[in-house]
Amino acid sequence: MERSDAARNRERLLDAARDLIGECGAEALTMDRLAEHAGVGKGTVFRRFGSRAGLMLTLLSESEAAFQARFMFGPPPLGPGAPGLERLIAFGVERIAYVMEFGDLALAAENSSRGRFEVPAAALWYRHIEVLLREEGFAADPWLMARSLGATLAPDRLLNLVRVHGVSSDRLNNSWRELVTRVVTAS
Amino acid sequence: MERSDAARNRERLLDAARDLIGECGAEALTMDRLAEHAGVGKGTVFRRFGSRAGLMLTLLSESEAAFQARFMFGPPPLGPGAPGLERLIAFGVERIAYVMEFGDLALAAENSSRGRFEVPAAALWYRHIEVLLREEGFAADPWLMARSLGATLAPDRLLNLVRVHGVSSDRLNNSWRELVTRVVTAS
DNA sequence: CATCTAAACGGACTGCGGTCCGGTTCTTAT
DNA sequence: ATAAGAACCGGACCGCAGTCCGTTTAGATG
Repeated sequence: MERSDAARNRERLLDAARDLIGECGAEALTMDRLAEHAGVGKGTVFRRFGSRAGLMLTLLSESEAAFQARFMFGPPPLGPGAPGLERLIAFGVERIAYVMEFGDLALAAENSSRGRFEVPAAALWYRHIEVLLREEGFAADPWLMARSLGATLAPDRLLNLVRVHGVSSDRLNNSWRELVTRVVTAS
Repeated sequence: MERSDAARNRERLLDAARDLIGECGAEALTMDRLAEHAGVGKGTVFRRFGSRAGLMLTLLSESEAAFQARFMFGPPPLGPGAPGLERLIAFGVERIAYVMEFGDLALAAENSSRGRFEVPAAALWYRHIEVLLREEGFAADPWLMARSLGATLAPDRLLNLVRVHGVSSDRLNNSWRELVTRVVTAS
């Protein structure tokens, strides 16, 4: 059982984090400032969330869960019921939109000490893409191909394209559709 | 004209950096230790190379230049003379081999403060892929598609696959060939 | 209510990348 | 040779993420 003061402090920290991020953006959030703003010690922050990335992951978890639910159980074409290719296209489009909205947070969450490919949610996307590839009869190492396609949707890459090169979401969507269509279509 | 003491210190620093990396690996190299080992002040290190990433980039530059020369002016199928698709395949294969050899260095060089998509060499690969795509008649936003394909060859991704998931170079090569073949082949 | 213990707490501390500035040294012009 | 000044040097300093450990407190037990 979790001690009540621990629970109270976790809520305080999450509230304070949302506050600070709302004011100055995710990347300006430092653990010292967070601790001070929440009125707790720095050690407490790290015991609760392990690292800065862990905190970001926690903040992201609700929207991540919602996104996952949509492509796993939601209505077609994103959810089950549509052909694999259409779901693949819809997945990319939704993911791009998702990154446009929560990109900074996702970016901050990726700098985990080990990896940034081990983010729990990522495993699910890869698996999802892999399943859809198989459904479309893609037989040449779908596991690895899923990860290659997934790399295309990485937040840092997408944000760089949009913010530095002025690429529009539409253009990203079109390119994604082109990519997966060609990969899935048998030669 | 560069002052002679500055040149001397730069050589000292590069030598010391190669020493330390040879002993403990690239990611164990800290700027403090480097300065101490080279017998110069810390400020000197940063004036010379700007940042840790800049130093790594400098160390990488010879092998990068050699790699670039090979795919731009070297013999086919990597260099000019072969069909676009074959050059594309060869490019990926060579790049994968390159990352296997210099991956740690490339990884350390990517953490530039701004981007990691602005690494000067990267612009060249993207452009190269783009040109080859065009050569094969790929008309749907080759600029963006080149970057998507390039993302597949990012050092951090490749190293993660190999070191964490035990994927072999052959498997990476095959998947790359499959990917670019399908992208280039008209539907 | 008194006691006891595991858990939570906080902030000093470390190591890192990176900046700054007063002092030093090389170069050039006279 | 010498004076001027630009370029360079060193290391103290900053802010950051993350660790450590002595201290406090929740909450269960008698």
